[in-house]
Amino acid sequence: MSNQKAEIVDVIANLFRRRGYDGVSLGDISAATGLGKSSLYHHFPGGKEEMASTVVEQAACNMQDFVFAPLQAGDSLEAKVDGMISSVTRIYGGGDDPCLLASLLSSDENGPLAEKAAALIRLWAERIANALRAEGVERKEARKKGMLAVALIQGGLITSKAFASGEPFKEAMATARAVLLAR
Amino acid sequence: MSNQKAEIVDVIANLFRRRGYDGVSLGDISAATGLGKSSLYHHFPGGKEEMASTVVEQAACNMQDFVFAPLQAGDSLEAKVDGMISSVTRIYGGGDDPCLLASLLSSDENGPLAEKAAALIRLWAERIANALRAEGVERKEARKKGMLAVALIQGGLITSKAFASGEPFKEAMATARAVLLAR
DNA sequence: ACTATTGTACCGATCGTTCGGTTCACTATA
DNA sequence: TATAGTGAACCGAACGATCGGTACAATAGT
Repeated sequence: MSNQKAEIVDVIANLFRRRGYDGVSLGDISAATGLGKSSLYHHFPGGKEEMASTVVEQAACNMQDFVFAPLQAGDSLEAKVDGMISSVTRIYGGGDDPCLLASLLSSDENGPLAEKAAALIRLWAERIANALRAEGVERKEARKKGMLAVALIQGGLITSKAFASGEPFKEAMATARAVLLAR
Repeated sequence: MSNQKAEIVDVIANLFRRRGYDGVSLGDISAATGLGKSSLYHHFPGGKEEMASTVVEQAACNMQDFVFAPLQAGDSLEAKVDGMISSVTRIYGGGDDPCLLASLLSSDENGPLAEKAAALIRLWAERIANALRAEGVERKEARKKGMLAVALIQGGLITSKAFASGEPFKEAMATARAVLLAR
């Protein structure tokens, strides 16, 4: 994907994650990107749905580079967990920015977009579980903790939005850290 | 509110919490309730927005009756927490049903609906914190734990949707219980 | 000259909303 | 008791606006 197109996709991603799939119109996307409708259809022949699925694919790449990678690269479990939490905190603006995956997961209900987002969330939990298992955590417990950490991240984002403050998210991150590092 | 109208509101609530505000059309509401569009405007002169805000008001009443009440009624802190978790688990179908407040919170972005939903979520965390304080938990810690419990509930719902399984939600509830009851 | 990219104008469908009008139970008056 | 009137509840049809999407000529870059 070219840099220029990646920028366009990024702009569209910011729309979707703030307002959900149904809350964003082609007019919105046209205005935000500065491209006319026909230009958008040149880049995304599949229309709005292709725009959204491309956005999810880019999100998958970003997740791999900034969230999953630290989980494998750190020296200790503590370093891995802190690396992920640090990246996650940056990605979500300290709790101020909503999660694209969560937005699309609830917007599209049972469409293919929701399934793509769901798969990425499941992968996230699995990657965390793998990092724990690599440090000797038992299989089932690692799986549970992986799901729990993702739940704390997502729930932290929701409560932070409700409180219009990054505090709940930071608390949730601290708890996630404690859960993942507990022996 | 009459029983008949309460039933209508309940049907509309189930639409909104599954598909969000923008994902539900008046045609959907008309079909689901069996009322013509114009009849809907007889009951809700303010249109779609009044329908949604009425739905939130009903949700507030349900929260009071089924979630906040157990937090004040139980004999011990354990009984209070278990009472809330039991109600919450029932309300959300063991993790299968999405949360209306979370749906409207992300759908409407900065509209009045989102603020109503946000206020209710904040109230939820506050009610939990109050129950903890009544049992001697220090003020700031009670506040943190209240936010944390709500985050675990909301995050558990999201992960359960992603996994298409009630397991993550149940794990999140167990963790919330442990957090709230920890000395 | 050729291809990639864009703006303009437009399409049918659907959006939330409103209009005109019907039904029917209830009430006041003769 | 008979009748005229009232208002709540409901409906189908249609409104203007906007939706996602398309056709096509013009432009830009090579």
